Amino acid sequence: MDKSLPQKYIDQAEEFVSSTEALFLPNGALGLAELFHKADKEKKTLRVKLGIDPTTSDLHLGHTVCLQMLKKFQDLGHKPVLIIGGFTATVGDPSGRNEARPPLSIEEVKNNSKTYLNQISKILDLEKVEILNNYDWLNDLRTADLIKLAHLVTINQLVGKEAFGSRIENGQPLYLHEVLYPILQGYDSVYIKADIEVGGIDQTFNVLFGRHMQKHFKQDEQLVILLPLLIGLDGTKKMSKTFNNLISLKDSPDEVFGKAMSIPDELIIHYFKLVTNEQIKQILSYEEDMKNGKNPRDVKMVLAHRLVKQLYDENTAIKSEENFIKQFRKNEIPEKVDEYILKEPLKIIDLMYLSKMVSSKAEAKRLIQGGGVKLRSNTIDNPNLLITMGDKNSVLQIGKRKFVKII
RNA sequence: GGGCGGCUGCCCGAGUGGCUAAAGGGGGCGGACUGUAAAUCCGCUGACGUAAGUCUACGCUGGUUCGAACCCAGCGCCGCCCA
Repeated sequence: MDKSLPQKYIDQAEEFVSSTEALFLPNGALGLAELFHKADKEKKTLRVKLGIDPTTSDLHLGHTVCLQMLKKFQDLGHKPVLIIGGFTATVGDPSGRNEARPPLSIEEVKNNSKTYLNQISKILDLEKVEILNNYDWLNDLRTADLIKLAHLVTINQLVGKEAFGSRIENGQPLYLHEVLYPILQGYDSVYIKADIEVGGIDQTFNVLFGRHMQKHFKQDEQLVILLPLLIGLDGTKKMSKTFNNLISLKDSPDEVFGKAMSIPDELIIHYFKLVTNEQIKQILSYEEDMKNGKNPRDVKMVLAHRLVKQLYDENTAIKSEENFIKQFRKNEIPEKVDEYILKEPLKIIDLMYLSKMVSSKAEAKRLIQGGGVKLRSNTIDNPNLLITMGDKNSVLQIGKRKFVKII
């Protein structure tokens, strides 16, 4: 170990490593400590790169894992550099995929980028973030230059990648453009002179490749921080839209709180580490508490509270917590529920359908037959029950969490 | 270009002329129990209709048949083998 490295930097780096489950390459915490030391000595701020391909219109908690990491750096006074993959998204990142990702149009990218930044501002102070679009430099890359850069990768390396290798083995198509992707992403690191790049573990190859490219361009190689993928609400698969196991950044405070409460106990610490900026000391004490018999539910309440606070604010978090206790522990009807204006007497299944609580009348009927529908807290068993004007101001409940007030 | 095999509901997968809205599993939803946890148990899982029933659905198009997911032909996509 470098004896001249002050303990302060080591401690700082340790906090990063232990509180996030992240992988730091090369040299783990020590590598980061050295970088901190160097930055201080040279009085420069570290440029911390995160590339985002705006492939969907809304973000979920899984996307915030890397953002939280950037925030930690931002809080220390370093510079997050956000790269919107305006160009790369139109290529399609093949990482972690067993089939080619459909490329996006420029239009889609533009629209998505807007909503992304909006949502990212919930986590990061955008005033202190450098935001770039790789369209601006990649679009002008000349063919000759690209070919030259292609000298830096071998097909052998790429085939070593899990997804590529298995696709070749299974005879599934692997397109040339997918192979080019890492070059583009690596070139971004060169272009912005990144000191650090943050990415998901599924980005390992791409992110490490950035180091390779920087070396070629005689730059200092970026430190690489690889974060685990956030497990979704179901406790098994990674959080993603396709598995419908996510907390969206657009979810209402009550939804965020409720969904957080529904995660399996085993995920509590995982969530604390990945999507809150809680100190490691605190996290470990939660873990200890649970081992000593504390009801995991109560720790989960703290987590849920934290998440709402991060995405909204403290007062909103307090309110959500109260609402949650009322609704689920005391079985009260929430204060704010959707309303449906009753203009004429309707059969209950029609009402459920028209108020969009269910997607078909058949579904409404099934729910009633299954005993999942209540009117004024009484279970309904007749799908043809007529709701009349006299039922105004009553609340109709479906399952545990869907309510509509008839007005 | 040739030979063979596949394509079924959200996913996997059985079905090879009527008993098939299509077995079984997974997932999802609802209920019981709980802590909106896990485990367990029960029910539901195409749409419309009070119902009888009607419509839509087994890659696509057309045909045979009283009747087709199932048989025939053409097309498309995927796989395997040969050139």
